Amino acid sequence: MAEPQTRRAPTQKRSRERVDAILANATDMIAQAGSDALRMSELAQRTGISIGSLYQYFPDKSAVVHALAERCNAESRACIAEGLAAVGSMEALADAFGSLIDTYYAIFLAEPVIRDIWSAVQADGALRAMEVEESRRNGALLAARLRMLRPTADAARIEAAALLVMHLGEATMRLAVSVDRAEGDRLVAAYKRMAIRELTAL
Amino acid sequence: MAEPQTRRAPTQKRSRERVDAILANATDMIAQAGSDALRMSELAQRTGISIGSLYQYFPDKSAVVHALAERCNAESRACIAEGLAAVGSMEALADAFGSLIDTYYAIFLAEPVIRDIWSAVQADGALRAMEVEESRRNGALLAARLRMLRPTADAARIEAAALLVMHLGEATMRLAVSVDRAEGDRLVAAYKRMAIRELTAL
DNA sequence: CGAAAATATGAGTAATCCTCATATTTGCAA
DNA sequence: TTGCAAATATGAGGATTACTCATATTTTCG
Repeated sequence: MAEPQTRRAPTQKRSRERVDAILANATDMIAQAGSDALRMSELAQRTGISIGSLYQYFPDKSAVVHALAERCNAESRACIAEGLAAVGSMEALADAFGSLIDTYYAIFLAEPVIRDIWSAVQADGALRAMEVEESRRNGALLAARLRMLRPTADAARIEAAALLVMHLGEATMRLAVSVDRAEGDRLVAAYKRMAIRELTAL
Repeated sequence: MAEPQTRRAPTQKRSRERVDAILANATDMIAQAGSDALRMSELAQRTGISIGSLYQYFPDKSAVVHALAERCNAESRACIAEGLAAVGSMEALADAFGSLIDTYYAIFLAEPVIRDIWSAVQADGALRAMEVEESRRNGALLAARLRMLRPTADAARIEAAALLVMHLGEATMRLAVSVDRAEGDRLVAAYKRMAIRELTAL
């Protein structure tokens, strides 16, 4: 579990740059032609390295997609942790959560490649569990706050609600950016209402 | 759009039986070894036909997966239409919706292959839009009832809420069956609360 | 400098989807 | 029944693509 995404740690500067270049090119390929268009040989060619070298940095194609997704995850996880850090009341939590959704939606609209990266994750049998894992991590951040604010509420119920809210948040974003903007806005608004009602009702 | 899933309509009895056998074997393969384990050559072999004959009935692998998913969809669509048919009040709608969720969850628990079929759909670039289309169809059924019960409410808002509720229902089911039973139950319960609150608040 | 370790290379292997030229079966008119 | 045309069946092989590995090159360092 230590370093599943790279065959060897990019300890040297050139290695790290190489990995960054590979991931940047992979992102471009997916952004330009969709999540199915990631070809290992083309990725090597674009990066200006041989196919063999590419496989020195990433043990297989799954690892490339995993690394792309993990970058997105790390960003959103930090966003969530930061957004929920200072909430001291249920009202503040509702506000903070609403802002998080708005921010996340704005990011999804600005960088539609994120959705394609997630498609690539779901297309890969070895990575399909990743989404649930990420929902769990984000759910745990939310559940921790909820337990503080509702010390008497059932912990298992809080955990389930937090996991569900985070998981459905992802699903809502992906749906919202795949329809026209006005409808997407309405979908996100409806999700926000649903999620905040559930959280404040706990 | 007429018959995208079969190269020619199974007008003859033997053809229909053949198609049924192919789909039954495809379901078995997916159930036994997951959504990535569907191999066209093995499918032909199991069915006792040549690979060329298989491609006479289904133009490509996507078409097989599409047909599997469409079977599930048709079943659940009928369930939804039937469940919502007689509701004449918002309370009745909430009850009917809750029962639908319970039924759908029970089906998912009893036939976990449904989740794997959906994985296969999402793994296939040509089919990825299918899930949203299905959510739209189901959302339309729900929205029609909502418009009857809330004639003064904003139609676009109703439509968005209905679409979202149906889409997130699918997502919830897939999540719920991928965790242990007790937690799955809590997730489904939380989803039911969220969905029914949103629908009754319209 | 020179050897050993690390890294790079790309032709080749394996797996898999799908095609198509050919063979077989079926339906039907004479 | 027979013979022919249309429908259907066959499976070797083409095409694509992830990935390997023997070899070559570069880097490190005593």
